[in-house]
Amino acid sequence: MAQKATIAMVAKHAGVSVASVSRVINGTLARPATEEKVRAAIAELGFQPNSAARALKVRESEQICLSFADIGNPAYLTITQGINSVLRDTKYRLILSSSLGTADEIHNHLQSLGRGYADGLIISPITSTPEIAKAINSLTVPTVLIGTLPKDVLVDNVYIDSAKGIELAVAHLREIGCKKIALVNGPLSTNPGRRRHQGFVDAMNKVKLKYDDSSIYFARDFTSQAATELLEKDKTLHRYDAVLCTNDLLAAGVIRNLQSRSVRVGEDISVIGMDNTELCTLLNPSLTSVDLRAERRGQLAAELLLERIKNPLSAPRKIEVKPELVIRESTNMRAGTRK
Amino acid sequence: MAQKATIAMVAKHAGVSVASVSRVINGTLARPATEEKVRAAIAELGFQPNSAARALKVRESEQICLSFADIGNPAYLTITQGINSVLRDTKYRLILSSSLGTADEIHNHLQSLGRGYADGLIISPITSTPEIAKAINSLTVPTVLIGTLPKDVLVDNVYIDSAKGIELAVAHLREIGCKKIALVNGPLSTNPGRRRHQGFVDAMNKVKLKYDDSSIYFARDFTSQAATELLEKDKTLHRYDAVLCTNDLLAAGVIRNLQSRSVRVGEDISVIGMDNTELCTLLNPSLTSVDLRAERRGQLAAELLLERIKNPLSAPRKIEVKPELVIRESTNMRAGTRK
DNA sequence: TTGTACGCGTTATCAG
DNA sequence: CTGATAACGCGTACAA
Repeated sequence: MAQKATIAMVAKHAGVSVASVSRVINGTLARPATEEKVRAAIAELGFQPNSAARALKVRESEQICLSFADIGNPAYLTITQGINSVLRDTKYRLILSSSLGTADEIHNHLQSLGRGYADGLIISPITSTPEIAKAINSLTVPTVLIGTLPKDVLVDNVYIDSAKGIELAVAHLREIGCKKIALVNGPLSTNPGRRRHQGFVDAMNKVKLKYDDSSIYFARDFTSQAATELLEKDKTLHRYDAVLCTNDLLAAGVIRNLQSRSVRVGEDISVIGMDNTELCTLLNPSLTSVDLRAERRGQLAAELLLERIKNPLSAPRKIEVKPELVIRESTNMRAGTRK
Repeated sequence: MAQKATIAMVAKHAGVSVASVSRVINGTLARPATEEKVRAAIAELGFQPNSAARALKVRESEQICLSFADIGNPAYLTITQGINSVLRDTKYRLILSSSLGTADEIHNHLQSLGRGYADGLIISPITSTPEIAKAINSLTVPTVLIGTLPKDVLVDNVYIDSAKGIELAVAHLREIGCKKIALVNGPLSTNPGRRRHQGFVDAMNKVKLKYDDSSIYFARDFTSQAATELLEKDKTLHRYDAVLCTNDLLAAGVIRNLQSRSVRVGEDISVIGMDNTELCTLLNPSLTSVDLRAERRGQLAAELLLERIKNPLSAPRKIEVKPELVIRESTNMRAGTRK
């Protein structure tokens, strides 16, 4: 750990004023001779400008804060990479808020998001309550929200029409001859859970396929373990032609369970996931999945945020991203081919 | 986006001095009556302390910066979660540096890590050159390094004896009857690549198993795609009894390739991965893997950093973490059972 | 072109 | 217990 130096020390060392040092640092005009001296002094002292002081003066922290419920989820990770890809050639650094689950945590976190700490904020609340909506509206920082925008919340928004994605999946299953389709979902208390549940109901009605409450399964969260736990209790899933899972992790758990009971996925039964994560091509059979364009959403969110920072008064914008179905081996089953 | 307020405005609004407001915020003694007034004013104005000003004054940013080459790698993600788990109940926030690959990028990044921007730094350079070592040594921030500590670098360090992990894997393979063992590794230009390569050589010698250059494969990086690309060109892998992969992603690619050629993994050939990521239980067959204790390493690194921040002058510490072998289906093969 | 002096919003010291 | 005021380190009018 080297020494600490201030701009004043550099100035004294170089025999110039602090103003000159500041100018050299910030690239304003200076006579070559002075610049030379200053640079030498900076190098010698190993001087680095104090970013807190700079932030206070310039009223910019050059930081953008990310606040996700579960950074461990591959989908959020991909969003993060999308954000990072556009932020990497800007002056902004990325900050990760500690993961927040409950409404209370989110509320507290948003509350504590003081000025000067971040120039912008990208959030994706997994639930939406009136308190959260209120907290978001009281933010003093440019914000963009990824996901379902709560009623009366006025911030930029990028969202995916996941219902449309479900529709694509159901249509595909219908096409290859599946009639009895189960849904394996996460909890209804979450935004994605609720949206995808509704999407399933609508999609099934649209293609005139029957379903009832017993064909809709709820895992305790969106992880593969949750799917595994769920299916260890309930062993009725193999009676369906197909199971649509509301993310790839759940699908991976489902496939694992089915295979352990010697059900041949892609032959006896079709499985579809959502998110189209890297996992899809690693599984055997590879997983058909609805691509929710996570990286794209991240990029768009970052771009939206940069524009808003530049122009804080413009009206909030809303961008929709279209899902795509990526067909792989887990839905190879042909109508009438079944045993 | 709500309004901005300063401590001075709050003071005026409450009819007290800025000092009193500051005291109320920071929990120092104040008469109930004043506290009451101040709190009311804070609520009314929606005041949030400016963290840049606070950081400047207190000389603490309450931020800890993380600098990894590839945050998309599940192993690093798990390290991050470990770090987060100990930081979550401290005052520190986690910052993610933009991902850095080349030595130059790392160098520049470390260089630009000014004071006041982070109170601590956790890095895990994937390569180590003299320049990087120099850059690390010139840091003005408490730092802990995860991974191989370059020569003459004086910072706290937590590392895993990956060679020992390889040894466990090879010993296990030997035990179940494998004699011809291949290694699928990432590039030798990386620290992990080099360490694991050497570990393999040593382990094979130790159990007196033959190997030569042709039995060691190098993927262009540590991803499943890299393994896939590699094996599309070279179709000799199935001739081995077992293939040891230097991470789970590579192993997933290997398994996929083997299965596409109708080689039965876990029966015809054994496969072992490293990192013991969640992926292991999702694959079919499930993947035997060397657990490199990523989460534990993250926790230890965070704890080390917190101690160093508290006590900046103590001698650098070095903590070794022991790997563990987790046996699953991909090494079910018994000696003599092969076709 | 360069230097002086002030202010950014907080916290801490020191009188009162 | 409270109020005035001096820093913290930097950027930048303004004056020279």
